Amino acid sequence: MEKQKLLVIAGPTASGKSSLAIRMAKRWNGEVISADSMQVYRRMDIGTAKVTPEEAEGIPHHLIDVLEPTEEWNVALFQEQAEAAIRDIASRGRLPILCGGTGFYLHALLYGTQFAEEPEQRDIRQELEDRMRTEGPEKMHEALRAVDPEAADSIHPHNEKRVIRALEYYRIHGTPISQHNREMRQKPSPYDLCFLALDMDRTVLYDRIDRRVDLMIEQGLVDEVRGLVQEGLSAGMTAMQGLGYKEILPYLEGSCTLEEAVRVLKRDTRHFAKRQLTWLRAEKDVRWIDAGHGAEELLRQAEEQIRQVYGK
RNA sequence: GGGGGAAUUCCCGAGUGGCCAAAGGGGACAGACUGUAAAUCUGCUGGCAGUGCCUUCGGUGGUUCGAAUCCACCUUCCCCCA
Repeated sequence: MEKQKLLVIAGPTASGKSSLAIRMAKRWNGEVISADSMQVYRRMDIGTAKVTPEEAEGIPHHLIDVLEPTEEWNVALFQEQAEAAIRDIASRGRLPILCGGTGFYLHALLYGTQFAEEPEQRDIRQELEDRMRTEGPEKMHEALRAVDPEAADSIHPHNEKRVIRALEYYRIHGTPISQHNREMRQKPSPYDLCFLALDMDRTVLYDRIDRRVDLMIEQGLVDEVRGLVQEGLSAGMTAMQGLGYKEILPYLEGSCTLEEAVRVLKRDTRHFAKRQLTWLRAEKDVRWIDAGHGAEELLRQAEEQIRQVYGK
């Protein structure tokens, strides 16, 4: 059976992915699936730079606004729902276009990383987090080494989240996560991929980020965050870890000025963009496109790449 | 006009005779990443080179075996008294 065609548009934040995806969808009869860990949340519109209905120009977008900000979300859920969306779009004879900047999500979907059934085991996670607090990171890292030396070697002792996850994985499955990871790595994609990634001169990108943040403030980001706080959302919740939310929160609490919050938001967003690029650079099938020369040139390059991959 | 203080590597800022290419933070750059991922974490940041050498702490001279650190003068900035 022929592999399912899948057009992927990745790249750092503010590089112009969303509008390119929409143009591609119109051009190639497609629908967009968002690969973004924050746009899934409703009422988080400005800070996550969601496309507005006007901008979407009638192109359906999947996996946006599917959750309340209080709900849990993770890669496995994303993968499951994105796969369903791909089947759905394909069944209607249209081209699925995956668009987003969450490298981890992108990879899991594109290469079919298998996430074993994992029933809710809140108590294990809780216990591990407690131990992390009482016994300290070194002790926990040693504990990991005892059951999974390979994971211990690759996870820095300071990286508490990943140490906990590796330990949790072992507790749930009885096998080392490192072994599972090794098996998952280098799997070929089950899709007929055209994996495009946008990049541009770093200073130009950073400038675009700064302008986008200023625009978010103008559009009412502060009120958006205030509204979420009034709903009962607080720092520490997954949704509140999103850029734009975690930086505005301190301002609303009165612990910094708006100017300072904006400065930090811009900085954090630049750091994020860099991490996105780092992730993408490690992806083998990426076809880079220089997005620094305007929308028309970007479109032209993207079409050229698509023709190269899929033919006419 | 008089008195006092300060100038440090991209930035802020420690350093007051050798252990200083110079703490720490920021930024920049690079990287990792498999169920919180817009999260979490790591490395690196004068140049050249194998434990070495070279250039650097406002400038110029000096003291000293040895100076970012002491002295003199100069330049700039800040504060106080006029």
